[in-house]
Amino acid sequence: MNESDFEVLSDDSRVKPGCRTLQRNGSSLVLDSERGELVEACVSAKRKMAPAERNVDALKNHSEAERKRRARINAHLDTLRGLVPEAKKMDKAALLAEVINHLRKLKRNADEAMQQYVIPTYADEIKVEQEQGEVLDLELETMKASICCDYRPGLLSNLRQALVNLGLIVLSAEVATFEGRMKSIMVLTRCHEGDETLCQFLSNSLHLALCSIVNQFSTSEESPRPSVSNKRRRA
Amino acid sequence: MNESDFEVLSDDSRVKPGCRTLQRNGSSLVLDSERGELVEACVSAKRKMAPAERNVDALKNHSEAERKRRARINAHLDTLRGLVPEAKKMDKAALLAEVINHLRKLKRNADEAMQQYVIPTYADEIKVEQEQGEVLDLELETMKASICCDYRPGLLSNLRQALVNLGLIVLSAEVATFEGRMKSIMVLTRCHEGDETLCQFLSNSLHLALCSIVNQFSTSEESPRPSVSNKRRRA
DNA sequence: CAATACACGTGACCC
DNA sequence: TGGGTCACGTGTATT
Repeated sequence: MNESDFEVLSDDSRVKPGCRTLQRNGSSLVLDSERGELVEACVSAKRKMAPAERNVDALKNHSEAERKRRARINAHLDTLRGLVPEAKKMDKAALLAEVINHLRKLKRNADEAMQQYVIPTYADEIKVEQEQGEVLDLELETMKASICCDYRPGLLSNLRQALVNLGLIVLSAEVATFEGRMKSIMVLTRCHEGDETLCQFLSNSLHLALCSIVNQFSTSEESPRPSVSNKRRRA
Repeated sequence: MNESDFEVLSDDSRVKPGCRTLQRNGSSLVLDSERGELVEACVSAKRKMAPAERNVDALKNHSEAERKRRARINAHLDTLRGLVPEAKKMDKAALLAEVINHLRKLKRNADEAMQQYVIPTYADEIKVEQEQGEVLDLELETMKASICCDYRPGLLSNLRQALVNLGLIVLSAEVATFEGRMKSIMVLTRCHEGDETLCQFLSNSLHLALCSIVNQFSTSEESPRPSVSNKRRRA
């Protein structure tokens, strides 16, 4: 719609789009949202009333196209609702926020999964982070813990004892040694469900435990039982 | 806005929300989008003009709140634009479609990565295959052996003994248990270099050994040493 | 001029 | 009833 079309409505006072028009005793009032007051909107005779039906058609097509556009967007939003867990009944903004979170989380996991083979490095490293795990359609709140340090007898038993003390179950563990160095990556879960703060607390506690294991001197012999093998778990 | 407020605009013809109001010679025309034609909207004196300023304030707050809402949604959409590659200059609908595609792709990759994570299945499986391994620039003739079966005490020690008997070194091992099942994937190499036929022979022998381990009854207690941890290897 | 996409204000509806 | 979301039709700009 251009300037001349604009004058079809009013030729002295600009009618802003979406302005609510109030009418009293035949005179027209429009809400000027900038000045925050009602202003008069004098109405003159329309310049060209001949293409009135054309305008009607155009408006009808326009509104219908816009409706189609909204439907497309909302359909995609519904698809996203089905794709992202725990976002079923969120409003649009919260849904998009959840999509962003999920996207970032998946991206992080994908990047980490790209580091496929576990090979010990020469730099000590301890990392503990929470993540969403899916095991056979079971949604589990899991933690991925990785540890890289010099290998010494008793280290794995200490590690195992630390996990037992924290009430953690080892879902899977990978351990590799090379040139006297050791690296292990474990996927852990809690014995019982807990709230977020407990999860965070466990995460921090695990990190501290791993640090103490690496730094303390070895006092015990090798564990009499497989120290990194998983605890059997029956649902 | 209730029924009485509605009549402020017209008391005979219902003005639908968003209907474009055209005005000619002081008389008001509204577009009836259902019937697709312009209908007259007779204007009567407004019932209560007293709360006019309140209505103005309410409308101003309302429109501003709506603007804030749109800003939040668009901010999230922009974030998504930055998060999803090749979606920088797409319109809203296409952007959301790309987000859906990307989300599904990442989810697929995550599922595949989760299959990189060793998770026991309910079907027994023994697989041995030769492959070229690279460990810190060292070209090694390696074998990847995987075993999935019911877990029972002594199984890991039997496994370890079988590897020792075959003169195999465990470069890395991953073991997981779930619901009484066990799965392990090991990357193995030979103690000394040998020719191709020996390699093939070892591969077959290992496969037989794994089969016998799975099928035989447990006769020994758990290994007195960590049975799945790697042998330390110094180059 | 078409078609298209976006922002806007607004009515309806829901706690 | 006030503060929130949503769908609507429309004005405007881009192509």
